Order: sequence, then structure tokens, then C-alpha cells
Amino acid sequence: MTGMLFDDEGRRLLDQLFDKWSLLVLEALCARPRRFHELREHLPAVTPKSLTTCLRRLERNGLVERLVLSTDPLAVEYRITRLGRTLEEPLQAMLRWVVDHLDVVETARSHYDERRSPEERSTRTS
Amino acid sequence: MTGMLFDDEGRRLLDQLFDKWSLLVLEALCARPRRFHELREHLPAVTPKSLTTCLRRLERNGLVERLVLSTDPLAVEYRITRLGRTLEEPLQAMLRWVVDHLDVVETARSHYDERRSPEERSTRTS
DNA sequence: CCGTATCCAGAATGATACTG
DNA sequence: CAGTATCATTCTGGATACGG
Repeated sequence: MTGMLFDDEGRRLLDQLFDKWSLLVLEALCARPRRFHELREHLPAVTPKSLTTCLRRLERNGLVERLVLSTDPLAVEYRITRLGRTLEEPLQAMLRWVVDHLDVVETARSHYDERRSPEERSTRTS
Repeated sequence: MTGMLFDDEGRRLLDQLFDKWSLLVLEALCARPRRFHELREHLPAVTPKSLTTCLRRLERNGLVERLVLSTDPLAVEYRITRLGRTLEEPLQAMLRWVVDHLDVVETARSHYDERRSPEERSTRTS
């Protein structure tokens, strides 16, 4: 079924959707339209540069649209498109899975690390 | 809802799940257990190093298990765990979305690129 | 067959400062 | 407010060769 994901187009879209911020940005915009600085506050660790890159990419892929409101001072609003909205459910399901299984995964990691180094109490987290 | 995804644990799990190969490896293992070289054939562009890294990570996170079959020559089998299986549905939904919307996204990209450079026929694909 | 070791190029990201 | 520019750094991932 996923043969298409191995050619260049498929790989690129997959990589771009699942880059460091896209999923979280999309989720934030699914809830409601947001301004640039609102997104920055919502995603504490993102730098303006990374956020711009991410938003441009989502815009280019047709998942997000950028609206310049000609107010003073300048305001810009990002909102999910209809195409982006079709991704909402799968996206939410994946994020929910991650949140719901964080502790189980953490337990699995501990077991794995202990088995690999039974004597030393390593503090590796990578 | 996704507040947990902004701390270190959540971010790391998110990044590791959505690294370059994890999703495709997981999908392959959902279908059936596979040997190392089977995975390499299934994912044409992956190098042994990248595949190893990916598999170790999935194993550490408890999503995949590694079984050494003491045959001769040595055989190793990777299979999805019960925890990994709980991710199957959300995962399939996301991959299906990508496959189903590749063409729409491609169209969106063309429009975006044309609007940004109306005169020159740029061939950018990144 | 199943990886690991080493080296390295390029991408992704961050820090910081600055502009319309 | 909403970014861009620049520089430094980190990190991923590929190429290649070798080891258990």
C-alpha cells in the first residue's frame, strides 16, 4: 500500500509533514486560527526562524493559509485549510497515542537500558 | 491536550517516532515479522546503519522486539510488540492520508510556486 | 547473514541581532 | 507585530569498508 512513499514525492511529503514542528503547528491551527506570536507562545521552544520555515512549508503544501490583515500595526493570521482539516483526525489520533503511552514507553526504555548495562546506572536519555 | 509533548520526554518520543524511517519500518512489521535483509529490501533507500539505528530505537521504546534465532547461519527476526500494535491504526491512517493526498499536495505546491514567481519557470522541488 | 566502525557532507536548528 | 539575516552548531544520515 505504501509503495508511493518510497519515491521522491512521497518521501518528501512524509518528511515535511513529520518534521520537528509541523504536527504541533497543525494541531494548534486545527483548534483555531492563530497569529504568529500566538504560535510562538503555544510552542515554547520554537525560534521565529524555524516557525517561519515550518509555516511556509505547510502553506506551500496547501495545509495552512496565511492571511494578512491590513490593520495597524500589521497583523497576520494563519488558519487551517480544508485540505489541512482532512488530516485532523489521523493527526489527533497519533498525538493522542503519544500522550497516552509516554509512561509505558518510558518504562520500556528503563528496562532496555538496564538489560544493556546491568552494573552501571547510566543516565543516558538519548 | 498536547501539553506533554512540549517537555523533553514528549518531544523526544515524537521525534523518534517520526524520524526518517520509523513509520515505514513499523508499518512493514505490522504486516508480518521480518528479517534484517527483508527490511532493507522493503525500504530501498535505507542504509544498514540507518536501519540499525532505527530498529534499536524502536526496540528501546518497546515497539519492536528483536529475536535471535540460533540457526546457522545466524538469523534475526524483528516483530512488532503488543505496544507497537496499539499504534497500528493511527499509523495506517496517517500513511493512508499521505498516499491519498499526494496529488492534491502536488497541485497546491505548483500553485504556490507560480504565485511566488509568476514570470520564471522555476524548477524548485524542495 | 547481520550487523558495526569510521568518516564525512549536508540539512536542520538554534542564537542573536536587525528590519518593514 | 511579524518576520529576515547571519553565523555557529548540532545532528542526521549516507558511503564505504570491515567484523562476528
